[in-house]
Amino acid sequence: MLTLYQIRNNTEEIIKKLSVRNKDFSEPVYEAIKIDDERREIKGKSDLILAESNKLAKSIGQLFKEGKQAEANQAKEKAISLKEEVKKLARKLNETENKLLQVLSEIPNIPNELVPEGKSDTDNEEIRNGGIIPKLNKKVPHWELADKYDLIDFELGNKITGAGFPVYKGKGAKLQRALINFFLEEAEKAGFTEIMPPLVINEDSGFGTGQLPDKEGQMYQITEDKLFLIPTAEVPLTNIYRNVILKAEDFPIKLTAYSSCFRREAGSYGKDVRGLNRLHQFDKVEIVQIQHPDKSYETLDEMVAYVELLVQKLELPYRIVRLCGGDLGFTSALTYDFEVYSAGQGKWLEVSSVSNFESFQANRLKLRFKETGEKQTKLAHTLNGSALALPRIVAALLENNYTENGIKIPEVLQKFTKFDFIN
RNA sequence: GGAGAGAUGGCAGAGUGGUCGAAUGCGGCGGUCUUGAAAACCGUUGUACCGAAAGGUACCGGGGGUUCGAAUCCCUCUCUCUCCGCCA
Repeated sequence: MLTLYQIRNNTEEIIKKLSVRNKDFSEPVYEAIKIDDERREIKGKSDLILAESNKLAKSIGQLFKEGKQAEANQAKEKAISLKEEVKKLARKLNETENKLLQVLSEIPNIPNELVPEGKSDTDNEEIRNGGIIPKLNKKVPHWELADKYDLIDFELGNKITGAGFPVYKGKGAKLQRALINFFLEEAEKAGFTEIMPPLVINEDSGFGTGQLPDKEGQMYQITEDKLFLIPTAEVPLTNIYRNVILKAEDFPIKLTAYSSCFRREAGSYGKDVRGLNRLHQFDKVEIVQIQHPDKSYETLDEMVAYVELLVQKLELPYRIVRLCGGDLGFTSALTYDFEVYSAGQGKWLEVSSVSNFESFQANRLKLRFKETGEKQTKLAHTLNGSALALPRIVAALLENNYTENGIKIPEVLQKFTKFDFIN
């Protein structure tokens, strides 16, 4: 959520910058300012009456003590009429505030200057690539390899739960565990503190990171307890700092967590859902940083470099793209996506998304900090990235490393898998 | 799941209807003293909103109610503790 301060002080500039998202946001922006004007006026009036009513209440106490019953009763009547007015205003204030919140939550984050114009993912800007696309004798998609070597049983998942809940078996399961351990160990080496968060979150947390109120259809819900299965560890991780006031010297805060992620993926049926390409439950190691506003873009670059190192270590051909305005997520100011080439399918698969949210999430989270020696609080910047999501990495590893003799495990993983070949 | 107790500022802890945004202690910050430090002493120390400012308003776990007036009374939810039951 943008702050009213941002919107009121840079109105024209914000509208211009938002237009990079391929949509005109001048209407909600002006609407927000209009509603805020109303809100201020009502608040002013209401405070004035409350002040009078408070004064009156105190005087009534005094009058009773002095035994001036008649005067006290007169004052009481006046107080009652004031109270009615306040009640009306309070209701109006509440309505106005809700309306404001609604309009504000329709306005996405302001794209950074680096965000290229564009409508869809085809307009994303490739900034770097690396690795070598393997020349395979035979292109085999991972779902066939998974079946051939009995690594993943999709049918069994259907039986136990439903589509999109695969069952990993034998070396397939071990490969999962190896990747998780590899990613966590790398994150630890890079200075991230490992967290093991709850996989279930409440409404406040969902609101804090922006899943609620509008994206609730993407989460699995436990309606009886008003809880949700996490779509990513970003949610519990970032919400650790909900309603927290940090000191400037606390920065940067670097957290990592492995978690299962649960996504309903409503509305994405039939598109790229084969095998591991799109699942309802998958595993991911997430990295989160909370940083001083002056340093968040430095940190974003650092996180991109970190994820790049991971895919390099896994010897996967990759490219990094800067998302264009049309493809940029609602809450993000700048996002880099990582894609790896999965040679069996002949496709680029998105395996990581690294974003700077600036103060957009922090505003909702009420995640603030104080500059040393200053009393005033400011919003912190939050960033996160996948480092990495497992299924598509597994898909690419299986497909790219497939030879007639079996599937070769990258060297960095062998320490964790305790085997170097799947055959 | 059942019975009971509780939730107050960074922490500890007082306050059971009127000048309480809240005593006191500890901690933090500033100062005096000191070559420096400690001790002692003095001062200061929550968040948000409205306002150009003066100042005002709201907040004592969340939400609602009673009252002229609520940290204090009532309802409800959440959480914590003790006991019982169940249990990895």
